[in-house]
Amino acid sequence: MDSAPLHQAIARLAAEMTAHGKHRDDPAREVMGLLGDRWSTLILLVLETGEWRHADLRRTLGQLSAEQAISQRVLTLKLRTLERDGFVARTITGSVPPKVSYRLTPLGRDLHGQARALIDWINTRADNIRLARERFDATDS
Amino acid sequence: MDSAPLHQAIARLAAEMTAHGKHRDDPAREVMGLLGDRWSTLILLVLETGEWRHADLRRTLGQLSAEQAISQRVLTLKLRTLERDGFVARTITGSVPPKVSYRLTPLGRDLHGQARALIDWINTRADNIRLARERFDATDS
DNA sequence: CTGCATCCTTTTCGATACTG
DNA sequence: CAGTATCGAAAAGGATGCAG
Repeated sequence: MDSAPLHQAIARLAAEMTAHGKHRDDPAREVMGLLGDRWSTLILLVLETGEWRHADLRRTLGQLSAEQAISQRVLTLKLRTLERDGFVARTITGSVPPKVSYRLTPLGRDLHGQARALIDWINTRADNIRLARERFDATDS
Repeated sequence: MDSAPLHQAIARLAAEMTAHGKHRDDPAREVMGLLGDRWSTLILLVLETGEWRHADLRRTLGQLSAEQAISQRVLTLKLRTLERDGFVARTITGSVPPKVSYRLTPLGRDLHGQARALIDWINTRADNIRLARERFDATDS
């Protein structure tokens, strides 16, 4: 009884999925995972303002974050991932001491704009969401 | 030398941040984290097609995923989170055996549409991203 | 200054068994 | 069938020390 519309829905979804993703190295899944982590969107926000060196970027992220600062290790990891996907460009100009600058690529600026649209949508619904949470937490405790 | 434009950028960013988020229970960060996890966007995609029971939803997610199926435990957790934020509605109609149905709320449908836009943007750039990765992985190996 | 290696903690997820 | 509890594996993140 339930299986007829159910199978139809599955078939439709399966077709839609196999159209792009579903197979190994799915950029959509991975980039969404990146944007969903603790720091990447904030990194994009800061890099949007220009070129930054590792240490300055780290300090600024710490000031912008409500929680504790990003560790040096994780900042390097996140920047590497963003660079690998083509969202961030890294340039080395000195060597002792090293001077390394990070900036957004055009693709990175575009990504930031797209992500921003979603984040802004969420922010304008933030009160809705908070209210829903209070209702949920109060209902069956 | 660097600090003048640097401070200016920081001030601008700090103002922008404290305008909404930055403080505890930031829905934007949390919802982005949700969308970035392994299953939530896929759950939204399936629920977009109508009303689903827990077991059917679980089976379908397994078929749509390239990797292994979602565990029962995690599906319950994800659905609870989505319900708590007001994106998913849960209705119980039976009790022995229980019959529980999940569907999107209007807010949930809207969220799915917004997230979809970002995912589609990424998908249309998937080849760009893959190419950037190959270049990066080849360069200094 | 930047990056890496190492170690440790926290979080997330999967497997299994059990209850109503 | 839906949900929970418990356990263990894996991943993400943080702290520290060291090298170029």
